[in-house]
Amino acid sequence: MPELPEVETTRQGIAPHCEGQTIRQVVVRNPRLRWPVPDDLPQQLEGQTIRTVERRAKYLFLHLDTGSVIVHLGMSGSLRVITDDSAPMRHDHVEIFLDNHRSLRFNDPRRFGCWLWTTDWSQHPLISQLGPEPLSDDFNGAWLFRLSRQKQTPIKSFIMDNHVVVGVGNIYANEALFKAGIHPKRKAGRISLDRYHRLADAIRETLQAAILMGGTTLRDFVNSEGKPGYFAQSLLVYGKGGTLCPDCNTSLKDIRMNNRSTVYCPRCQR
DNA sequence: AAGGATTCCTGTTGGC
DNA sequence: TGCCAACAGGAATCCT
Repeated sequence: MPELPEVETTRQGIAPHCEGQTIRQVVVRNPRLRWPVPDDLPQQLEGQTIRTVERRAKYLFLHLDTGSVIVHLGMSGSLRVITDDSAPMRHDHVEIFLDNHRSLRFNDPRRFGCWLWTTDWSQHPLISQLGPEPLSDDFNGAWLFRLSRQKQTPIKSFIMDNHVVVGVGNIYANEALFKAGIHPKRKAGRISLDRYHRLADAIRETLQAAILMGGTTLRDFVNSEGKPGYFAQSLLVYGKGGTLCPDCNTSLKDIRMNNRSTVYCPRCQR
């Protein structure tokens, strides 16, 4: 599933093929995504030139002169540049045909993704409330500490909240909390500034590692060469409930929080 | 109002 | 071995 590193990888992959290209045609094969693809999306886009492709959190933007397309890959979405005349496959819901005889094809089996149109992307309700990028200077322990005062919510829910920081999915939350030695159920408001510094570092390191490994975090991901994803091999606790803690050999606990798989070491994480 | 629960969806997995 | 329920997860939205 696309985590923030995969979305950035996607942006880098498609941008050179899209930027500066004029849109010839937009085909919506199935508009029933997370929200319905707007009926007028094709006519908003056709004839316009894609100026830039940008990423914010896990959202991608195709910036045109009159507005922007907001794309989210959801759980199972992918964007590919098509260079031949290969026929669309199952779940290829949206396709943008460009002047360079290439196209941008969106595939999303679970349809948690979205394609929306906005004339003012930064003020869009999905975007305007987002927290800082985890790899930016705006994100640090002091920010987490300040935002978390009086908060009763568990720390794991807190760091997975997009208003706090973007891009921390369930896998990263588990890994970062283990690295920082913080129990996932600890109340966010009851963590010291020092420990928040450690946590912010852990979040940054975990995301950075995933990016360096090629942005492959899906545990069963197999690339085109049939090799498993590299980041999966460096997971410390996620998916390892019942096995022994790499630091203290205590059996890792596997519980459910907010209906999400949560793994931690009951001895190392307090 | 904050925080927990539910919801969307389909491919994969695990238990019997 | 085969079938089917459970599971997976981003994040808005609903509910308490």
